Amino acid sequence: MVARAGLYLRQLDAFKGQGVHTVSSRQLGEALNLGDAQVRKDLAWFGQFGHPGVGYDVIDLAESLRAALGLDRVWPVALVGVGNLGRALLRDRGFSQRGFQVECVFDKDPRLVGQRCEGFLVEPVERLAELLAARRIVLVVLCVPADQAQAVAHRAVEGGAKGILNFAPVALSLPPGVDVVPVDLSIHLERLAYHAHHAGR
Amino acid sequence: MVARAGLYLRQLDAFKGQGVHTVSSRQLGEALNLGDAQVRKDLAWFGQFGHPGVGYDVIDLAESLRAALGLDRVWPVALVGVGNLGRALLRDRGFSQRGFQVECVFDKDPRLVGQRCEGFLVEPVERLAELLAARRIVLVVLCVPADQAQAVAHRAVEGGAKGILNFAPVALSLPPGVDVVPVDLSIHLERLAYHAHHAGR
DNA sequence: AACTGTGAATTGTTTCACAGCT
DNA sequence: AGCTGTGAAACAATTCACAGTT
Repeated sequence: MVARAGLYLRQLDAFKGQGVHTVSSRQLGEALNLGDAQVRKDLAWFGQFGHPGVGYDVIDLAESLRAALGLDRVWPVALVGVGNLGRALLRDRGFSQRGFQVECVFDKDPRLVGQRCEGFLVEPVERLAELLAARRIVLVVLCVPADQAQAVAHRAVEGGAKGILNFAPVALSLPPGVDVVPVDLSIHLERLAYHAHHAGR
Repeated sequence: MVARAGLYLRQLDAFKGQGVHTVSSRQLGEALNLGDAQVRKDLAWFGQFGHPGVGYDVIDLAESLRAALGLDRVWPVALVGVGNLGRALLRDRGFSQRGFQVECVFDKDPRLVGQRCEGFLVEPVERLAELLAARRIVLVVLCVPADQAQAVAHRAVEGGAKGILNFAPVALSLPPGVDVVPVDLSIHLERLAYHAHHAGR
């Protein structure tokens, strides 16, 4: 449900860009394929932002949501694993646009360590815990192979990581208090294949 | 719940690789951080595969799941948008390892169309519907910018697409029967930031 | 003794529907 | 009239707990 808050925020930014000043829960819902009641419930979770008979003030609501989500500041992020996916994410502007700034980059491969990659100096993964702690980085993007993910995640937690975006196709076991979002592309495709498979026959 | 079936399958393959012949719901659950009851409920959904007092036969169960999920064959996939992310996915072995084979690649940019990209001939996005239909491709990976995603998805559906893996940060509105999995990396990071934000203080 | 399959109980989420505000 | 905020109802997912099987 916090996940949807991010969607609202982005849609509000879009409305703002179009010069819209006020939106109703119905409009917001239509743009995101959600019911109006759902939108209201979700937003009410963070506080009372709406004006009966009018709707929500786009700018106000966006600001309030941003504050509630902790997005009214830039979050430093570490990225581990400079393979295909890691490099693509470094090149991508998507993260920085939404207030996430890659601060350090790590890899295991000694041929990459010490090199610059997409403008970032690649650090040895051995220094992961040390540098996370020193720079107070709590968010980690994990793009390492499956067989290394658990070990690297453990190092990250030692360095104080609180949230891990895990692209490796394995389930991570980590202490409570550490949040893991698995991003498992094959699993998603398998879901789609399942539905396609059971659709036509 | 179908999503978890893919996880079971992968874990079973891992067990098979380790030479394990039989697993209990508890073991399977431990490997994936799930309760044993959940594992049993999920598996029971596909049929009765277990042997009371013994557990599940790793090879049998994997095969049954694969068949139930429609993964006992290779699925052709189209990829649209050869930007950073698209190229990274083309280079990645992850999809093909799990039985998904990229069959055509599309882009809008005339400078890319006609070129080879990671070994794939880039087709113009105008031919998307035509080629999907001709090659009976129903799964589409969408890596185009947000402002083009809806239009491209529409073309894909015209060509017969049944499942879309959408990396663009917008909600797609598509006819019922078409399945969309949004993969929204910033939203995930925002969720992590929220938890980190509300953890320590 | 070990383990499955599954009803029943619990917990969580979404939808409904309406009182109350502007 | 139009819209919010929210209890109550419906629905879905998870967990419990145990009868039944090997």
